[in-house]
Amino acid sequence: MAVTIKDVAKKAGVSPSTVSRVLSNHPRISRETTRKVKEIMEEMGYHSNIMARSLVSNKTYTLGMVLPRPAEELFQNQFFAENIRGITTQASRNGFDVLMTAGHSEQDELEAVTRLVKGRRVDGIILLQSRKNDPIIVFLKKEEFPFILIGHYGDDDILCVDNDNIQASFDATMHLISQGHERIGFVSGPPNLTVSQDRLEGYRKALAENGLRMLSEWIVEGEFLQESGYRAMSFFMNLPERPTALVVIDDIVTFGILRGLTELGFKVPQDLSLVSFNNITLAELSSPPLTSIDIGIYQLGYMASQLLIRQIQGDKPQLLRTIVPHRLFVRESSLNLKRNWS
Amino acid sequence: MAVTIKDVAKKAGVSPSTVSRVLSNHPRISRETTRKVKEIMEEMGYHSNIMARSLVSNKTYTLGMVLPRPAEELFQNQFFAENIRGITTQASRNGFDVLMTAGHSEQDELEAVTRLVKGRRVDGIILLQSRKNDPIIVFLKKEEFPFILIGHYGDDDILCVDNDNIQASFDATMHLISQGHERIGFVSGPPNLTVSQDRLEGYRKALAENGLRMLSEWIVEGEFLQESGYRAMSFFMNLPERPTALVVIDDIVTFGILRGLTELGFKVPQDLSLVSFNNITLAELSSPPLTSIDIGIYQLGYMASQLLIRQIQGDKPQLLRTIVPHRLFVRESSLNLKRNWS
DNA sequence: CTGAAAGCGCTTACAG
DNA sequence: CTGAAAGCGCTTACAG
Repeated sequence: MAVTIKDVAKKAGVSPSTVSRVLSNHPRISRETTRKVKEIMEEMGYHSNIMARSLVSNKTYTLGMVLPRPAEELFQNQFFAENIRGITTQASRNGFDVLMTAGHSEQDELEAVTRLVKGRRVDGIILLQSRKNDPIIVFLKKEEFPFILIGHYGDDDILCVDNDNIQASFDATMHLISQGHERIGFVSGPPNLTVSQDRLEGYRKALAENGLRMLSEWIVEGEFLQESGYRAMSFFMNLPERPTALVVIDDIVTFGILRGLTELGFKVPQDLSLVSFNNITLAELSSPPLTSIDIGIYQLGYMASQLLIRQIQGDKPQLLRTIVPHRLFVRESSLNLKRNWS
Repeated sequence: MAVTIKDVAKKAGVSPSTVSRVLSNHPRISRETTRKVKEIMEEMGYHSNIMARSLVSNKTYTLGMVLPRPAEELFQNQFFAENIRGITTQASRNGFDVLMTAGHSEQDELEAVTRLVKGRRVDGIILLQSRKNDPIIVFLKKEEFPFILIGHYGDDDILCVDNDNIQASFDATMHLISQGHERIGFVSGPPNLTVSQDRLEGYRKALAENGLRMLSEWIVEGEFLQESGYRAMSFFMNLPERPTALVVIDDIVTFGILRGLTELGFKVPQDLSLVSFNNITLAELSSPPLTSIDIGIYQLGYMASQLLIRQIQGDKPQLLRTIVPHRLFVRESSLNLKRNWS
């Protein structure tokens, strides 16, 4: 069996209480005792049993996270790895681990969260996505359990870290307008995600402020998948009056659009200019390189971890909503070369 | 406070022991009692405290995993998300969660694993990478703690799930040979990773079996980064006698090569044919599309989870080393078009 | 089929 | 500065 606090106590000639106090750096233990106990712990290879400690202290030093479902797979492949790295790195720095669980349906996910929360398995939950009327959020609020959302949830007063997606999308659209475009389309993601809604709003705002036409047929909804881009592309290119530029919800979707355009013999940016979001590594490498808005994925994760841990430790957050800044990277896919569309 | 087994017992008019037995589906409990207790658990919103349960049963139903360090970042971004999804999905199906921790140095990583193992925080460990003389593996073997390696570790008798990377690389090289190439180079990864060594070996074997020349200057080592590809490319293209085709350790590295070639005005596959590994989503989308060997990343994770859980549950594995099959996807980057190199 | 009791490895008032 | 004792929420022989 593993070495316990008792074994150490016996060998050191002190009580288990004392060993426990040494472990938690209790102030009223003599230097000499501390030194001796630590030496013996080292010698015996003692490691405190986390389950036991957590049972009595009611703290787990663990953050919980639910893996998004496969539907969002491609989007997540890019987003997710960076995000997780941010979350886990910051958690580790603060002595926290990250527990992942997966659900195959919305119901599964809720059950998984319930198990983690009610089973006192984690001290807080990080949500990677925000849907409309998310039952998980409803549950966590009801339980008053610490959690943080990457994204936001209506105007609700919950702790979250987010981009200003309205502004980001406004910026993306303005960039196209500044390149001389007047017919600009929008390729959106699943309409129940707040990120889709916000970016659509920013796009609309930019068009409105510039007195540009806003046709409903220039807005297409889809998934975070290449196929969605491909489909949107063929829809747009068959319109009698087609847009000359698109704002696209995600780089992956843009890759689908690009592929379709290449197959049909269209050129980017000459026939269609493109701006998208997320600035994944490969945005820069595609041909042409993609103009994309970097949303600071790593930082989103990092901040989420940080703020949640503070909340767990009882700090009152100054702001409920933390904004991670975005930045537009202009590349060839949106540069005003010789245009075919004039 | 949360509802405990005692609360349920009191309300149901039975002893805590009985409630516990209902919880674990003990066979000798009457239907009637079971029904009643379950009803009350439901009614009170009871969820068993995982820490307490795990303290006494000495089982955590958790698999541990150490996040690879940032050095391998880009490689991992692609690999990792798929892999984790495989691991977590299969773990969840079996009632296990996955605990992640991060280390910033080899020393950190070892400490993290020690903490998980000695602190009885997890029932088994999944290692995502195999280095030469990995101290973590040495530690786990010494502790006789259940673990599984994605990859392999020399010829050691440890549980692992792996590709046949020698054969895969042999296949990749043979494909180039079948396209008429005689001067074939190899862009490798970090030399201390077994995956680098195996793929190099497969490449050499194919050249040897076909009596092709094997110049040491046609082999370049690097990281799983675009920059490595870029550098390898400029090295190769400045050789007096340069290869006409390359086998490349990873798609990301190939993207770097592609970018460099494009900048210099070279064409793929005409000036240089390319085959690489991993077949990430974007391999298909690059221009030209990349020929790549799919190594079944999701399946690697899935199998690892499955086999580790079996091991934890005491099943003797039939085979220590499980091979996930690979498959070559031939695309334009290696097709024999009009060649410039003849 | 069910209960009382001991115990998993730790923490923490209470007392000295 | 340190120890004895109670207790965190559960499981599991032992006894009936």
